[in-house]
Amino acid sequence: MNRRSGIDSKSNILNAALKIFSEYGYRGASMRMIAHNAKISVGGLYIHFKNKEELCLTLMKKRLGDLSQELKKALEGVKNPVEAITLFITINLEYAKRHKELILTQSKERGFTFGLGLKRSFFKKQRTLIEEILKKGIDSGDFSECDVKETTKIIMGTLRGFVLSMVVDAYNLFTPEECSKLILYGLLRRNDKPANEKTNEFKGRS
Amino acid sequence: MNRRSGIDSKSNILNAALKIFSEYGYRGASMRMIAHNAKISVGGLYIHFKNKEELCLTLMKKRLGDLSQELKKALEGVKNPVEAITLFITINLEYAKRHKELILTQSKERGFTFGLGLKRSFFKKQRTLIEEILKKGIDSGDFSECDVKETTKIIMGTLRGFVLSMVVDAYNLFTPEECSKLILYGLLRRNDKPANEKTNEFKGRS
Amino acid sequence: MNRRSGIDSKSNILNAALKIFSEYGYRGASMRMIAHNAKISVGGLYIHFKNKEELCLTLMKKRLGDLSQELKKALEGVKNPVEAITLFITINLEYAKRHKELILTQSKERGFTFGLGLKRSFFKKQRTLIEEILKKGIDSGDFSECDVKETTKIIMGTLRGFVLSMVVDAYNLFTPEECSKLILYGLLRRNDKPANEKTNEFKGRS
Amino acid sequence: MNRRSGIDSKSNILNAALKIFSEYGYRGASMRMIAHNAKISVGGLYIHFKNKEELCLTLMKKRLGDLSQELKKALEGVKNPVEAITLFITINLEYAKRHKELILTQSKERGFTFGLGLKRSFFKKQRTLIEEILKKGIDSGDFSECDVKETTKIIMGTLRGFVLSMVVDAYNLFTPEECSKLILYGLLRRNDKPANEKTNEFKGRS
DNA sequence: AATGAATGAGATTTCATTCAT
DNA sequence: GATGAATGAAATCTCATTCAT
Repeated sequence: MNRRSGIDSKSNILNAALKIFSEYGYRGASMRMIAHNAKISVGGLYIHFKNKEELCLTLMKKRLGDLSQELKKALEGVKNPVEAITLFITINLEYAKRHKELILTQSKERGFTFGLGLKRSFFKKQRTLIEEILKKGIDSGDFSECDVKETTKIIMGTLRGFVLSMVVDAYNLFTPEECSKLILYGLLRRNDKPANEKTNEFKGRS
Repeated sequence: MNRRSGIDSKSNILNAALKIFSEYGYRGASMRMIAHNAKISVGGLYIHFKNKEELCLTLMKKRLGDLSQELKKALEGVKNPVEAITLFITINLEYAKRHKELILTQSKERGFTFGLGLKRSFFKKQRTLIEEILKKGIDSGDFSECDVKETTKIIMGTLRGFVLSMVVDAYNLFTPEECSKLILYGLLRRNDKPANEKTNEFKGRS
Repeated sequence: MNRRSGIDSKSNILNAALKIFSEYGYRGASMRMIAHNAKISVGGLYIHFKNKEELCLTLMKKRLGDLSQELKKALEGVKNPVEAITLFITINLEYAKRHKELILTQSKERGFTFGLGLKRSFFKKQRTLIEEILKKGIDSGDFSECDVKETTKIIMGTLRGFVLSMVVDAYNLFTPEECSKLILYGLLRRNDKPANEKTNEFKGRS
Repeated sequence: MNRRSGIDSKSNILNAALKIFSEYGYRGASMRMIAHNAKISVGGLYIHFKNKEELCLTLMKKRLGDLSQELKKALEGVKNPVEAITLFITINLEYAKRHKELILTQSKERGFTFGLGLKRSFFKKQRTLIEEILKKGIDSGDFSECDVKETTKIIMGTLRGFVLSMVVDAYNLFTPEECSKLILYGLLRRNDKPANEKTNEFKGRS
């Protein structure tokens, strides 16, 4: 009914699409549902997006970009590597909790997993971020010596695991704090600690 | 075609369904594809299963049952709790790797998440299993004192994370061994260790 | 409603498709129209044909095959090359008049003219047929010496022209006889004729 | 963009429409494509033309008018009827080759064949043109006596055939010269000729 | 006059499910 | 039990046309 500007419409559609894709998954979400949610006609969607795939892709790009941005901003002034890792984990988990969304979308339509490249490049960026934090932490003496690449992989995997677990199983097993502790625990130097103070912080581990 | 017995037909269909659901997801898989793969007619499917949902449900039940069975058998004679946890993790990951499948299926058809109850009860069983191992390990002195419930939750979550990470991202970030080490490391008593032997097993931590 | 055998249905659909495509062209014909005409559901069409394009292609193949068959049969016992050419032309025109149809279909969907190969190979067959008749006619002395290839091209082009003219313009400008005369006239030897008898057969060309 | 005068805009649109209609046919061409090609907005098209049909009709009118004009101009000073017929044919074929276009458009939208009347009247004009040339040629003794109406019909049909053949089949079977020869050959008086000179001009005939 | 977002009707296509054979 | 043609609803997508700006 009321004519919107192109940009308004686009972001309006993206919001609706996010809601619907998140709730029903890529195949479960229909263009009709998205259009309805965006209070637009179905045909209208196709003015702004070539097809369902492109709509979904745009959405993913935007989300991953947003998260990247958020991470970058948050980590900007942080010097302490422990704090940095904690922030990194917390922001990732908070973001996932806030949006519970396109994290899965792994449709095999037409034999090709679209959006894969997008994710890959995003994960690569994240890996680099962690590697840098780790290196600084080792240099500063906050973290013990370790194979940076390998450790990064493990941190990423564990974090990814928590995120997925949260989204797929809809269990709230972990608070970001708990998750941070699990990961940080091993990274922290323990040689000089009285071995009871910090350890006790984290039940279930030693 | 050669006539099969009812039971043969059923398991034949289930095998086909597993293959197709695994590859294309619940919505991406069509009854036609499953029938074709099972070398049976489309109508034939409906003789053995009320509908697509029931077929999928039966499949999930069977899969979870199989895994339960496998776990039970493997853990039967095992006394050492460290070995038990390692086995538990390894079998879970190997199973997931072997089947890369119904792990996701979270379709919201007609507004209701089917299969959820199934999963819940399976996870409960698994939780009980771990709890028992933990208790034994604590009693035997292999594991340090800890909140059993909480620790179980963390182990489950981390494992679940690794499984999902493997299935969704199609990365092979972790070998079952690495995963086991990550989880076990914290569970093992460390008070009496010279701090170099066992610790060094696991790079990137300590 | 009443279940038909697969073969019945297929030819039933092809008949309907012929009618609709002929009348409305490839783009003008809708699957709905074809389904309606075939007294079948729209979805039913897709049991027998992968898509609109394949349906149209099958139809063209069948038509060109039919005409080939008819020509072959008709020319089988014919020795006299004049009669052969006359038959060739007459059958082509009669066929076109009878079916007024897929002769045009030159859709440029997705940037590629489908059915082109089909037509090309059909025209090649026709060319060979004419060339053989011409050769025999020259050998027997019925036709004057001429460049067989070139003459074939001209005959084909003129005939094709008449066919198209008939179909596109919906004028009945020519009877097959008139068309035959136009083409034959030049082919016939005239050196020994009194030059007035046969010539007068064909008004406007004395 | 730079504002055009109304007339400029109109002819600009017509040029774009010609290009698009020619390449994709009436149904295959979309208003969006035409607008894009004309570097104008979709709405802009509707300022100058009531709808798609009218745009197409206008285009056809213009084209047929152009051709009429060209023919008229070319034939103006020509006295020799042989030359006149040759010109007539050549211009027609050249024009068709240059534009490969609306010649087919035979859409039956909403059950009514638009543009038919337009074509009919154009063909009528052309017929008159040929008839006049023929009459002059007979009077001057260049052409043999013949039924003018009938001969005109055959010339028109053959020419039309060549044009269609060229457009539809996208074969370049004929040069305008060959086509002219085919048609002219029969029209020329032959009673006084040595019967070898002119005859030999045209291979495959005589 | 000009724009281009929006509409709404209709096109092609897919698919779980049914049912005559 | 078994088949697979048929259905009908719904999905994705297209497009001539309109209209607020």
